[in-house]
Amino acid sequence: MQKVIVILGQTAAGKSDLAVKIAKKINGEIISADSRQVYKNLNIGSGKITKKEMEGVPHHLLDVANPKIKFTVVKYQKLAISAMADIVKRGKTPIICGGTGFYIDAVTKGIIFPEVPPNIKLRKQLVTKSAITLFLTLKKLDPQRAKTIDAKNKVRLIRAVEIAKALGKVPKETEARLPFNFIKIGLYLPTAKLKNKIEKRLLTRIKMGMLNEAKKLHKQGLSWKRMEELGLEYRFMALYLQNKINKKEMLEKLNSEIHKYAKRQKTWFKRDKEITWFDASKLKTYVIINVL
RNA sequence: GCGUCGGUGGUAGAGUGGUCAAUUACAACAGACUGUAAAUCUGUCGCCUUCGGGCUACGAAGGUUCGAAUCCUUCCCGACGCA
Repeated sequence: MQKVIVILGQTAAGKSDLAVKIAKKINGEIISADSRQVYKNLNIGSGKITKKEMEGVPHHLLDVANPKIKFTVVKYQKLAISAMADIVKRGKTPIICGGTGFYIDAVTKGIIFPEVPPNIKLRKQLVTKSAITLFLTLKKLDPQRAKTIDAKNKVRLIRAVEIAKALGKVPKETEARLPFNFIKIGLYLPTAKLKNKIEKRLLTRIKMGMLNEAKKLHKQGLSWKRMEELGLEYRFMALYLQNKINKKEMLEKLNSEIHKYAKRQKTWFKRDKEITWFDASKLKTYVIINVL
């Protein structure tokens, strides 16, 4: 079975570097698994790899979407699968690299999503309702799904109602493993080191002109509201540029929010027992190569 | 030295006689995750617990009271004002 290497882990763990090194050693091509790097012009703030850092290794699924329009897991899944097929056809090894756990699972576990595309009109209407109302609506439509859903999470409730309205009920979660042998490599840093790296990286990004990037995005028509929605760097830069917070608050908030995000990533990946973990601060590339 | 205001859990900051282990926010920790996933949401957060409850706590020591973080006295510390 065709081998596909997956490099995952928390933000700032050093995944991109490792992916490039491995790609060069084994004649691979990289498929990014990052829900923000898919967008064009979200470069510094999303930590997108630069042309130079790619060292000639082809990267896929970067800059494939317009930031004004919401990208989705399903789009990612489709694009990633065809990228994998394409890479394999050319006799190379795909290397999936990124920190968006949901995207990675969509591909590696072959999650089958209900074929109900987002219904913007319906969502607009549902957003105005309270969580309790949404929950009761769902319960009427699909008592089974209501049993396990997080009754306080409006985003989840809205999607469930959306599916239930279209299909009558929410189909049972199913997976269909793709004919690939996914080898999952997890990269982690001890908490203190991670925190330190996040702080340093943030200052570097500011120096690199991250704020100008945000200003430019807004000039190009990206609304503040949408920018806030993009989270982390973009969210707090948007707040700062609107004078809703000052620079100090922006930096402080960002550090703690990025740290929280890293925690969420850790929680997500913890469930996946197929991952082999390595301490990024002690890692030698050849160790990984041997594992592969 | 005199006077005023204040000292509350990791931090900020409510509470001014019982319903207070103490609102809330932040931090911290744990978790969820079916087309927004850097999003969205949940739980724990003095100590012990057989999860019923038990114990110690609101600067310190005394006191008043059936009962005090809350009132009184003294002391310690801080800010400000007057000397």
